[in-house]
Amino acid sequence: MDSLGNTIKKLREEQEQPLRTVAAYLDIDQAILSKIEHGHRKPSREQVVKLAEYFKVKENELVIAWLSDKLLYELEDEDMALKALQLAEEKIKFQIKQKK
Amino acid sequence: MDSLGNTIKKLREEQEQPLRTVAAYLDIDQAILSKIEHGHRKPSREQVVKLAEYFKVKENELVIAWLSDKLLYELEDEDMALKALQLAEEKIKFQIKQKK
DNA sequence: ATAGTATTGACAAATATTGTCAAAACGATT
DNA sequence: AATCGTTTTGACAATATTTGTCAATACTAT
Repeated sequence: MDSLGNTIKKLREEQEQPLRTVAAYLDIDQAILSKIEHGHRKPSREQVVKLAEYFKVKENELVIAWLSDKLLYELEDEDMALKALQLAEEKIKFQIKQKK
Repeated sequence: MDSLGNTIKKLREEQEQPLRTVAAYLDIDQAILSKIEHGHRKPSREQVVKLAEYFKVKENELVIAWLSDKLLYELEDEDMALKALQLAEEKIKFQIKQKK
């Protein structure tokens, strides 16, 4: 159960790339990438897409991980987090049903 | 399946209060409350708590509705929304398990 | 038509986000 | 233990977003 930052760090280490290189690919300072890996900064969607591209992993999987991380971030340490997620899920399902 | 704004509007109308009065209670301009009701602005947690207090409804229910709305807002129209929610749910459950 | 209420948009102030830079900390090698 | 490459951290500036006010406009009922 990894955070997105963790996943990115693992990928980078597996592929034996320094922060510098990957950060250059994303066109940001390595400091930010370091912070992203540690969860001190949130990457943008574009950055996540680029990372998937760079590491040659499925874009969708990384984007989903990114989205879910954003959600957790929003929920902070609310103890109603789980209920909120479940309600949101119902609402989304409802929306989808309406649309089609 | 009401949005939070809708819920608030209904409560306000049931209790026959003008925007002005409720907004004053929240200490904001009525314009904002109007926008909140229409989903053009997101209320703060504090405002939601005050609204629950004002309308005499369960604080938790309103806060959960507010949180779930925030989540939907984050997800915008991502078509991976549902998967992201489900992953977030797993992560939260995992977190809770770790904690206790 | 008027009065009370609601909605909207332009704007300013406050706050948060996103990045750069430079210094410090870490790790492996020699 | 000195050095080199890498990572982590914090202070800072630029930018973007959020949050509210205000005033004009629209709506509703009498």
